[in-house]
Amino acid sequence: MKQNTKYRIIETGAGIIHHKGYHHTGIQEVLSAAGVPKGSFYFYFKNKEDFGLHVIDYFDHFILQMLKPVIEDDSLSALGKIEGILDHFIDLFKKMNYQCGCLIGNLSQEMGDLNEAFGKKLSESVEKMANIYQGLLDEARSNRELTVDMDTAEMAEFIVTSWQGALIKMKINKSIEPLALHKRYVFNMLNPNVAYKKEKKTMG
Amino acid sequence: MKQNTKYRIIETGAGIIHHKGYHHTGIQEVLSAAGVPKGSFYFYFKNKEDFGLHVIDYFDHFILQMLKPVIEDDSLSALGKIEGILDHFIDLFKKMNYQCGCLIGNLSQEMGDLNEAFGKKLSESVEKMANIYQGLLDEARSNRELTVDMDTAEMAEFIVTSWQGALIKMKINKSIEPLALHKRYVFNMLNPNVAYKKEKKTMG
DNA sequence: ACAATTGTAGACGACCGGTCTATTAATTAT
DNA sequence: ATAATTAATAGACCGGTCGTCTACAATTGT
Repeated sequence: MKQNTKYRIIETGAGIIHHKGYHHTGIQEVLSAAGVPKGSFYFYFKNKEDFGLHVIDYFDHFILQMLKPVIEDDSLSALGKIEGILDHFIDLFKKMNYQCGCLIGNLSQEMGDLNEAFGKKLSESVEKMANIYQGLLDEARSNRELTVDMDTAEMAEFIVTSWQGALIKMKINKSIEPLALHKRYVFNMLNPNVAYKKEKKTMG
Repeated sequence: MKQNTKYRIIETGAGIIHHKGYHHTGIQEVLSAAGVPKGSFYFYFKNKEDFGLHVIDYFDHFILQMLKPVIEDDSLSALGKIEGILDHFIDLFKKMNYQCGCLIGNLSQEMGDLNEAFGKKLSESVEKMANIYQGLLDEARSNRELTVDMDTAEMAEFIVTSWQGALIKMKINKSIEPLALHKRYVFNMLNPNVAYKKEKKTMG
C-alpha cells in the first residue's frame, strides 16, 4: 500500500489551499503539483470535501508538532513558552512574507457558514489550540507568574481569537506589525501592572 | 441611463459575496438574483475584479452610514459610543444567526495575498474603521474617561483587529459568545481598574 | 500459478466560470 | 424624420470545474 501517495496529495493540497483558499483550489491543480494522476484521487478520497477534511487534520497535527519543542522546553517558564510560541509564529510569517496566515482560521472564515463538517472540525482544532494556551496559563498561575484569580480559559480563547484577527491585518498590510502589536497587548493583559508600555525583548 | 441597474448588481453581489466569498460567487448567480441579463455585466464593469472593488466601496460606505446614528448620538459619552457600536454589531449578528461576519475582513483574508488592488482598498477601509475608534478614544481621553498616556492609535487598531478574529470564531461556534468576550476584554483594557482580576492596580 | 485486491491511468461528461463580439433598443443630434 | 451615437442585451465561446467510468498495472494472498 503506497500510503505516502495519499499523504503527498494532502500535504501538497494543504500548501495550495493555505495560499489560495479551498474553493479557489482545484483538485487537478493539487494532483499536478503532487505528481499524482487524476484517477488516483477518487481512490483515496470520497470527494473534495473528504479531501478538505483530511487537510484540516493534517494541518492541525502539523502545527502541534511544530510547537512541541517550545512547549516542552524545560528552560522556559510558562509565560516564556507562550512568548516562545508567538515569537515562533512571528518569525515564520516574516519568512513567508506576511502571506497565507493560519489555514485553520482561513477555512473557518471561508467554510464556517457553508459546510457543517468543516465547521465542526475547525472548531475542534481552534479549541485544541486554546487548550494549549490555557494549560500554559494555568501553569503560570500556579507559579505565581499570574494573579490567582485569572480566568485562564477565557484568556486563552481571547489570545487565540485576537491572533486570528492580527493575521488578517498582516495579510493586507504586508507587515509583521499587527502580530507584534498582538503580542505586546497580550502580555500587557497578563501583566497589568505595566499597562500598555512594556517592552520585553527585541521586537521588530 | 439606468444607473440603478449597476447599483442593484453591486448591492445584490455584496450580499452574496458576503455569504459565500468572492471566488465562490459567480457573476451569473449575482445577475440572476438581481434580475439583470448576463450580457449587461460587461457594460457596467470592466471585469469581475472591477466589480469586486465596487462591492468593497459599497460595503465600506454602508457600514459607515450604519454607524453614523451611534457616533452622532450626543446623549452618549465617547466610551458609550464605542459600546454602542459593539452592541449594534452584536445585535446584528444575532439576527443574522452568527453568519457572514464582516465582508471587509472576509475579503482581506481571501484576497489579501492574491490581488493587490483588493488588498489596498481593504487596507484603507480597515484603517478608516480604526480611525473612527481612535477619534472616539481621543475624545474619551480628553474627557478623562481614559488615562492620558494611552496610545489611542494602537488601541484602536487592536480593537478592530481582534474584532475580526472574534467574528471568525463566531462563525464556527455559531455563537455570540466570542463577540461578547471581545467586548468585555476591550472594556477591561480601557478600564484597567476593573480588569480580569479583582485586585486593582494603580498606574504611575 | 492463479485470483483478488490495491493502485494507476487518463479520457469523458455535464456543467459552470469569465469574457467577448455582434446585435438590438434607446437616446440624442441634425 | 433621419442619421449618429450611446445604452443595453443576447448569446456564443473557450477553458476549467468536479466527479465518473473503464481499462490497465502492480501487488498481495492462497
